Amino acid sequence: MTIEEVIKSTVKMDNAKKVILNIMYTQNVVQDHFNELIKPYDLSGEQYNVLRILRGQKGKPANMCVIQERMLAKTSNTTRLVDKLLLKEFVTRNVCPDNRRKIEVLITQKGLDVLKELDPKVDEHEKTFAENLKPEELTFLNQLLEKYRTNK
Amino acid sequence: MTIEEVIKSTVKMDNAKKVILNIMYTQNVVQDHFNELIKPYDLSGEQYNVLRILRGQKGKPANMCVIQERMLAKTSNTTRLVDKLLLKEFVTRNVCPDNRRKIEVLITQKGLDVLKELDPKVDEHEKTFAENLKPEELTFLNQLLEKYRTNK
DNA sequence: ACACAACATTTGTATATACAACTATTAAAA
DNA sequence: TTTTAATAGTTGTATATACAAATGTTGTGT
Repeated sequence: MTIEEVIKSTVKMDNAKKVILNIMYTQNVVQDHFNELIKPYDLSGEQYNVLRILRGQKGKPANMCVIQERMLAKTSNTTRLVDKLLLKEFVTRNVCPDNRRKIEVLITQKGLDVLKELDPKVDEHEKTFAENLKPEELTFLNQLLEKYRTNK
Repeated sequence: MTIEEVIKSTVKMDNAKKVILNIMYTQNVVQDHFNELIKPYDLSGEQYNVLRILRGQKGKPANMCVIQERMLAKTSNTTRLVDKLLLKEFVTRNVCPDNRRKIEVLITQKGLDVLKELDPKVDEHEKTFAENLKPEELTFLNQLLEKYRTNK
């Protein structure tokens, strides 16, 4: 389905506009699909994202600002995101002894368990879309998106 | 900047994962840029989108469900979106005489004026990104994104 | 040591979004 | 004609997000 069909556009659009709409819409479709996947786990997309970042730390605690800078949506409110994860006991939160301005956030075993349970589903989610393209097309799509963002 | 650099990933990702992250992140970058653009006009991205749809109707009124299906984010609450536009006098809202379940939404001259003022800025916004790619790359990017969404 | 800037995080507030429940109207079935 | 179902839109509620202001801590300059 072309982007024009999706938004039932009456007028012809140039490629610059089409690309923007395609990116916005594709993100939407992917996100909706992902939200369905994690809904039973009582996690939002951003909460999952934070857990993933914490797991990537491999036991090393992460401060709020480290989490922030590794998230895709840089504007999210990390404090409240971590709050939610704390309530579900997926993370711990402690003041950093070396620098009391900082907070050390760590993923718990319970958090690791839920990620492990999600891993195959997330892989499948990623593959469902990726399967539509040949390996070299995937590579090229990555290159094009990265080039598209140049200097932004 | 590659997506791995953006999220400061420590582990190697496969292309399926990279593409998803690239799409999510690119959408984020584009959206942030767009939000900057419309901020002085006291419009949210979705509000702008609704106005664009209404202009596309060329004088024909649109019902709520027509607006809904033409929006990118299908889950938005159209009622409250139109409420906001009504407060700013960018649209009118009337019960449809033929079918009193339906609502007829029309863009006002004031709404058309604000869109007209925004048009060149939006064009520039789209071009800023599009310029990073050659025309044939833009076309290909569109094709890849559309193919990537197949059956979703 | 004191003032002041920089840093890290939190909180307040307004707005946006997601999703289900609800209301009103019209269409279809019995 | 009454009941039921389908359609169109609205409202309630909980959560999420955006952005600015506030808090507490550390570092720097005098």
